[in-house]
Amino acid sequence: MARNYNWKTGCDVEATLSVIGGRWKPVLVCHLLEGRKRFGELRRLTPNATERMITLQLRELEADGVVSRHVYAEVPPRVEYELTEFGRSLEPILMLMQEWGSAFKARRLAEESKGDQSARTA
Amino acid sequence: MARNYNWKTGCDVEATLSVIGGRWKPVLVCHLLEGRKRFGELRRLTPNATERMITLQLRELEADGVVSRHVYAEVPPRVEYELTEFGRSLEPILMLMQEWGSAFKARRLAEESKGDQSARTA
DNA sequence: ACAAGTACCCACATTTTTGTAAGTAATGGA
DNA sequence: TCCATTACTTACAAAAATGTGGGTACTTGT
Repeated sequence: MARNYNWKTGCDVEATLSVIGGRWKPVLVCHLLEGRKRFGELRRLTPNATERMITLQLRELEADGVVSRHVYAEVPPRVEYELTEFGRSLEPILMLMQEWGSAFKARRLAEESKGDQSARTA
Repeated sequence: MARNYNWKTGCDVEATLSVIGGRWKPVLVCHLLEGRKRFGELRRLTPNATERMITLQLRELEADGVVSRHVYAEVPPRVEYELTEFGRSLEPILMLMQEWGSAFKARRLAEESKGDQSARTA
């Protein structure tokens, strides 16, 4: 129930948000598009998120059938996360978000180096 | 600074979220893909959001250059919102989210009518 | 004997987000 | 004269999300 999005009464976009609307969900799913990864890898790939947040978001994604969790009975522990088929159906969206973000970043960085010496760190 | 997403240090997907990561932003942008709309229309189209939320989200979208705001000096007031060119560059993402959400809804509703008579209202 | 390593969990504090209710301005219509 | 209308704003309250710091288990390597 990420932020009480309501897929039933809301529009189609809201339905999508009910699945990937969480703070770090799109980022995690995106990383998992490259393949099964263990927890520590996801941590390294998502440095702006705390360990706790990653755990929580993965739990919700699991509950929604987007990722599956594979636990190995080893010490030290090893847990791997993988997109389900359902999760993989999100791939086109994430790919577009990645592309758009890449272009956005480039644009912003260009703007920054151009007109603006002062601190517009936002 | 919606939810302190950091487009600089984060991955490309996070950069995108820094623009449309807000609670109602994707929904609003999606509605605006159909064309310029006044505030009241957006309200009707987004019944799960409060008036206040719509205002706040629109303000952030405006600050990020995604929408433009047109105020008419009339009484009662009339204000229209419209995607900027930059905002329109988000169209492919929103369209995919809409499609995916539509399929998701259909799937969920089907599951519901099938196996499950009891109240799984989630 | 002891530290390192992994993937967590827990309690608690703080921050952020969201909702609620009320108020505003100026005009046209009853 | 008074009300309805529209797109807000503001203050306050409640709820949700997020961060912090600590702890755990069990084995391997030193």
